Amino acid sequence: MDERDVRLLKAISDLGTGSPEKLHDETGIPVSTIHYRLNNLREAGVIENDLYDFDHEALGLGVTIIVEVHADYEGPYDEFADELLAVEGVTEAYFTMGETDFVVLARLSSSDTVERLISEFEGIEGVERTNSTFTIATLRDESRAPATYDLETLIEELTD
Amino acid sequence: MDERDVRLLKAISDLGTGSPEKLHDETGIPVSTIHYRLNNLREAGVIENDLYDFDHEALGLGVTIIVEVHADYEGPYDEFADELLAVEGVTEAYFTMGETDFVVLARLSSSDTVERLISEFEGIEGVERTNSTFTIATLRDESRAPATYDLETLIEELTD
DNA sequence: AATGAAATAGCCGCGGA
DNA sequence: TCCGCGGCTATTTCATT
Repeated sequence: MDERDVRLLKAISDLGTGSPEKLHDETGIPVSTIHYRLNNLREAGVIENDLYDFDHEALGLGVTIIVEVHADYEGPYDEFADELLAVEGVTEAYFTMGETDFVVLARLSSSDTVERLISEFEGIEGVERTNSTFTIATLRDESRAPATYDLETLIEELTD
Repeated sequence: MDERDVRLLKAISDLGTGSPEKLHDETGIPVSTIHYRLNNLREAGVIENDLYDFDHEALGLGVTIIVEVHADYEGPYDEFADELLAVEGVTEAYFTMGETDFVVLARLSSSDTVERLISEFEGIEGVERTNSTFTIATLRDESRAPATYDLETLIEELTD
């Protein structure tokens, strides 16, 4: 994995497209080279399917950490939340009911970067306390919920 | 959203492709009808981009619940985990360090189905206790981690 | 391994039903 | 709303560097 691969994967993530032509516009890499690189990334298991779902483990961001954030802030919650979202690696964030105020999931490259993450959170104005859970293994990471349902259940639940 | 839309979205999720031809093979729906339907789903905001990322809120699975599972089981953890993964709606599952044993995220259609989910978990042999957190709002749900990093950081972290 | 250019395959939208 | 057909563009292959 070199810089060019990373630029490519970043472009895919940002643009939300796998079109070689659009990726060429963004990165300047020739169309057929993009094709060639993407094939290699597919073989390496970084890209999983036609929809460019990533295997974060193979990509090098296989460390998942779950952080509960307890906060005391002024103003609307989503304004405060922007500060949490600004931290690099934060892939999911939820505003929650109950004891905790926010639950944040982040994808990191190594245990070393975990420290950086926590201290960034702790440094945010209004954050009172954080509680981190390290994950040992990712058992499932499915970005399209329908895959986890039976067709019948899905029809039942989603049709009017 | 009717049954045909749901079949289509399920096929996309299962096959991991957005190719009208492949979706035709799976569903039997004519290629140009698939195209027509997908356009409508795009307009409705259910499909977000070229990569067919879903907006679970618009899809009707906008209720996210986070469940901590404390368990006492025999045998390897991933064998036990299969039981957790069998529950409909479970999109993410992690084996964790520390007090809790597993953290599970699920996408549901309504608060009503939350009860079903919890009782399914509680019914699994070996599950001692569960602790559920309801989410009020999803602030971010990004399935491709590189989108959350600066390009420079990413190059630093991922290149050899 | 990387690229340019040709060939092919699949996508898209029109228009009728 | 659905779907068959045609045009057309993007993808993919291949030969060359």
